[in-house]
Amino acid sequence: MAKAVVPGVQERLRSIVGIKGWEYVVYWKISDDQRFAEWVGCCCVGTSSQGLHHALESDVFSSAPYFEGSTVRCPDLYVSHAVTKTCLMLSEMPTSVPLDQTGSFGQVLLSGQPLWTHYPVSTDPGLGQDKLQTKVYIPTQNGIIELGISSHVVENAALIQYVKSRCGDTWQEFNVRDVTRTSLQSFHIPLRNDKGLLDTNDLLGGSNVSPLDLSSESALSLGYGRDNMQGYQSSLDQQPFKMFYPSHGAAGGTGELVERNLQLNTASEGNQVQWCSSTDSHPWGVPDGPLSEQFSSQVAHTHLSLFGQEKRVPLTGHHSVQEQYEGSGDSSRLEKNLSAFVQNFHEISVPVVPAQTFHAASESPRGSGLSKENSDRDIKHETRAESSDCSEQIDDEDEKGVPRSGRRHLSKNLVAERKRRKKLNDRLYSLRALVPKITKMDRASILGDAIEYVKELQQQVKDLQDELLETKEDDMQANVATIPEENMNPLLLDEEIGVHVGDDGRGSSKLDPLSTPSLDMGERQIEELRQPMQVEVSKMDAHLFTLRIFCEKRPGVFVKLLQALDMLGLDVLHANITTFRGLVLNVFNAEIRDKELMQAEQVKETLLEMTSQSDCRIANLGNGHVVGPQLISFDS
Amino acid sequence: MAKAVVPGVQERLRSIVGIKGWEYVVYWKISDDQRFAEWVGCCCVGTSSQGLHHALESDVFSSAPYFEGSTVRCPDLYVSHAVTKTCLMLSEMPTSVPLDQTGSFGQVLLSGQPLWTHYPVSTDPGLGQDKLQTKVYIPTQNGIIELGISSHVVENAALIQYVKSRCGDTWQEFNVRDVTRTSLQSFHIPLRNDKGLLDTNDLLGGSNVSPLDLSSESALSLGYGRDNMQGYQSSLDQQPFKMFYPSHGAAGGTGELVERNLQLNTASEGNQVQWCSSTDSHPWGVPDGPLSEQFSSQVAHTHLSLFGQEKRVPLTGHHSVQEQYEGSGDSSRLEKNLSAFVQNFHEISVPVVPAQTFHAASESPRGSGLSKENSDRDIKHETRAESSDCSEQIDDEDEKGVPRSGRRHLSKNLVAERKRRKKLNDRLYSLRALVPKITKMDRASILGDAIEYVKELQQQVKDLQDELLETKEDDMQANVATIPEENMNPLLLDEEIGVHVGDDGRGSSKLDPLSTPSLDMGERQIEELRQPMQVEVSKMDAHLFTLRIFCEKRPGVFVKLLQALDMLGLDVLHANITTFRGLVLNVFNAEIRDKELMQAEQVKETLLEMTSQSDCRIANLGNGHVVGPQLISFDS
DNA sequence: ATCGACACGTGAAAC
DNA sequence: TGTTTCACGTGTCGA
Repeated sequence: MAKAVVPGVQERLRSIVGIKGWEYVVYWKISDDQRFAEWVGCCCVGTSSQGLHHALESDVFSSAPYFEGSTVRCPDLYVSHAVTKTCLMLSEMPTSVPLDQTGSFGQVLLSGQPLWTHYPVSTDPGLGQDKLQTKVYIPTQNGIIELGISSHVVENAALIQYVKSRCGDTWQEFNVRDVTRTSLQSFHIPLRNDKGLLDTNDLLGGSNVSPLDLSSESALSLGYGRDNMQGYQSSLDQQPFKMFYPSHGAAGGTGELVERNLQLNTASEGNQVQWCSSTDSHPWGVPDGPLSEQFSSQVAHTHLSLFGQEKRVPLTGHHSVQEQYEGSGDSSRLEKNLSAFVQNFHEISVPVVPAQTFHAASESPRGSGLSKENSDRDIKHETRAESSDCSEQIDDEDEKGVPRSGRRHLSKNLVAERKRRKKLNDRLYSLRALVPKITKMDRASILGDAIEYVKELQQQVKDLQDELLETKEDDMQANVATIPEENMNPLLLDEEIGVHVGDDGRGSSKLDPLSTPSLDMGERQIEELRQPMQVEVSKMDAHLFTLRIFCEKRPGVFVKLLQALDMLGLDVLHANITTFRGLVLNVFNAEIRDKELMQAEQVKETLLEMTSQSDCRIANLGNGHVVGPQLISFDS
Repeated sequence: MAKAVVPGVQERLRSIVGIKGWEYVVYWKISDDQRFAEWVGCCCVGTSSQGLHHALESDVFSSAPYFEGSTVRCPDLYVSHAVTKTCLMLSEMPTSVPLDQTGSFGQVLLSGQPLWTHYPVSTDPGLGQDKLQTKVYIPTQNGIIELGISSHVVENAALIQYVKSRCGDTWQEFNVRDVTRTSLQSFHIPLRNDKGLLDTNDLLGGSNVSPLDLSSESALSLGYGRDNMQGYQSSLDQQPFKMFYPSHGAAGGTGELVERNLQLNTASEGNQVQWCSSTDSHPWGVPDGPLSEQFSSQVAHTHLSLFGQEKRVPLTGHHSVQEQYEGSGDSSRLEKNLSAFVQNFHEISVPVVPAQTFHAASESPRGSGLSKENSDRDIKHETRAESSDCSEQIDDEDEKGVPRSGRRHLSKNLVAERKRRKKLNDRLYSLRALVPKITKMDRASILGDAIEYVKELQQQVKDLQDELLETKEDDMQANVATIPEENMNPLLLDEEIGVHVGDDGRGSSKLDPLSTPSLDMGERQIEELRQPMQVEVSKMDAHLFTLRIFCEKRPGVFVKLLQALDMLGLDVLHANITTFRGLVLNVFNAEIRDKELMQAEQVKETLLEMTSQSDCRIANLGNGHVVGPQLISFDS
């Protein structure tokens, strides 16, 4: 599971612990099924910083995976050192962490943004509760770098960038490609788009980090993880986002407004690096000085590299920055995958820079061959596509006089096709996420595994049903006639509502839960009386809703209800309507017709709104138990 | 569901019935979900051939879908004629036939070969068991042509070809695309590749068929349905299949061995037309004469059209044949979809004909614009791909001197890419075949549905396991008091439909047909299910009715139903609505609002009348057995 | 060099 | 009419 320690990472990150004061570094990679972060390796500080008074609770750890014998050893085997509390903590770490949306890992991977957390170390009584432990999760290309320290360290963008620049491409044995983000996207976590506010007050790190050390080692490069997510999010939403380049001197003189800009502002007074979708141009002003220059040039360069077709920000010659960026990951794939967005971006944006600028910029010597190759490919793409390069576009329209509508149409097609592809991919990865046994990661295998899994499930269901039937037949033979739960409708996730829709409700007790959720309101009764009808919507899964509507029975109320459901795009799968004394209880199971996501609250509100226009008035619930069981007893 | 009768087909096939002695022709189209053959139209012979001693069992048909009133009318409304037994049989036909592998339709569609069946007419005692009825199913582009006659008629390839030539492109409103074959392939039936031995001993038809009539009306064109299947099968297996062209004079002088040949041999002594994957060249020799010439030229031409890039068989000038072929279907899509195979084919085969032949052939005026458009597109594709046209390839190598390896690599890539796509598609369609509930046919929806289905199955398994556990736990305990039969929902037409109303496809043992997508319901059940609307009204007491309405689920059907009930003056007291696979069962308990006396039959008729005005069509519930009041005693 | 896998843009066609 | 879906060929990357 956990691979052998990768020396490259180990060596690269070794300097973080100890020298920079961090106590440990753990690097996780995304598992093959994209569901776990797997422990790859770690660096331990190797010195006893807090003592080891817990070291001999080794019973717990004697069989831990990283302990070869019964003696407690640090998982970081590369440096032989005394066992510290850190070692113990490292050895306590799971080899695999599920990537759910609630966890830090999932958040980090989804957002593409580092997570800098402080939390009290409650496990160690020696440390006060006010003493915070800092943990940092930094997404990299193939996984996550986790840093930990038992002291409070403020956020440190430079450190993050350093780590990123160091740990991007070290896990080549695992091909993450672009599926990571898409599959993670299936966790349905909203991407954090403009919350990536990095506190750069202490830009060069916490107290333990030497500014010199860091600045010498790493030019600040914007991690493309974030860029990637940003681009991804934008292309996901199909919403343009604005990017603005500070038009100060160092970044070049192209101060014109570019339609979509990445706002990255370096303010010396706050040193805040803000990445957002703001629409106004840099409100903080751009100071001069090495730091900001570094920033802006890096932004320019990063942008040039990431959005190579942007061509509006001239190179400032910081090749080292470029190298740094390039070294920070297997960026080619990402760039390639970003090209959809980039081209989309480029098409809509108005060309304002003559073609020479572009050519000069793109053909200017880069620092590395990789970058050149990438840019070359990008250029080739452009030339072939004939749709994303502004100069080409100008040429086209000027020379050939191609009607713009045609281009428009083509570009629309292009965008739509990207969208379609993305949707397909998302679905594919969602499917993959559902299938537990995954042999390979390629599309055909995903489908094949899904097929096998479905067959397996079907067989399983069949077997279970048979078994159940046998059991019940046995029951039936035992005591004369019982069909205990056969009519229970498993499609309904009843526990939330407590209704067995298929149940005829002979047993009066079974009906109590049916009426409880709408009837046991207590204090809320009064304000709910104001509502024209009681609507309760439960979302069973992505597409299945259960609605319970309790109202007065009026002529046409059913028609109106069903019309409302229909207009809501809800397909009624099952309905149970019961009337009693002028009141009516409707229980619907409905499915979203067009597979659009809709929230329960949304449905409820819309339904209320729609039905409130009619004359269906309030159902009085004054006396709790309105629907007596005898009313719904449907048998004779 | 079944569309209005298409006049084109009607007219085209009219001559088959009567003149050629067939008693009826029914044309079916493949349903949107590729799972049913839907009744499109028919031609009835229009004369009483067997008398109509069954005609007055009209109770069964009084509300049959194709009868507008209570009088029995033939579904073939285009020719007013006396009601015959054929009319009755036609009216008895289901509007939709499931395409499972066991049925004739599925076989025919899968194999692409016509099916000529003889079987005894057991339903009519007037006909002896030895008297055979002949039914022929002929696959066409969009469906199946069914011919029927109550006498024994031997196989007749010419008739089949005639029908095919007549019925290819008449259902343009239904977009078959290419999914037909692929989705059918997912039924996992091995395609009959070389068993298509057609007995052409009586080539020009059965005793009733006039040879002159047939030969004058139709140039014999090989139905591309078969071509399609053949090509598909070949590309499916990734195994080349051989095609040999009889190198007699009429087909042109290109007698050289082409690597893959379609062997179609016309032997005068046996008049056997064999379509097979044989590897030896035509062993029977090729006779001269108009018929065989027609065949061979048609083969050449068909091949030229289908495999337009073959270019080895010169045109023989039978443009009429080409037109016939072109008229026989929406071939463009198929050709396009076949192009993968064609190009693959073309690449491996050795070019033996100079480029001029190709250009002359492909640029020679075709019969119709459609064909021209197709060939143009094909040429364009070739030019763009630069890999499939031999002349282009030669040109490339001669002129530009492009290294062959590069081209080779590209073309290999091309082939591999096609293969990959095909694999993906196959998997996708296999997956689709496993998922019972399919909303749309596009890829994204397939995946989405599969995702939903997997979730559902997982939940189902979970529920079943829980339930099983509970049951067993209950078993452990001495179960004290049980409710004997009330859990059997008395409103269900269990034995008739095999569907539990309260169930949505999970849980109880009755759900097996529900959860298995394999359409393993009996024909009779399906027929009943697919009938447009079944209405059953039971009068419980003076004011209380129970209605059971079983119909297809259509948008707005609930609204319409409730409106109808409302307008009938019926107050719904209880409703239970359950959907299943596009069908819906509504059980209402309704009370007469204004206390008027109304009889059950009256309610039923009015309801049928009202709902028949909408698109929910009427059907009679064959046996009007009424739910006994004991089932639905609704008193409290 | 070769092969498999993938994303991309594109034209066509169905909706 | 525009929108959506699809298959196709191509370039690229990594094994």
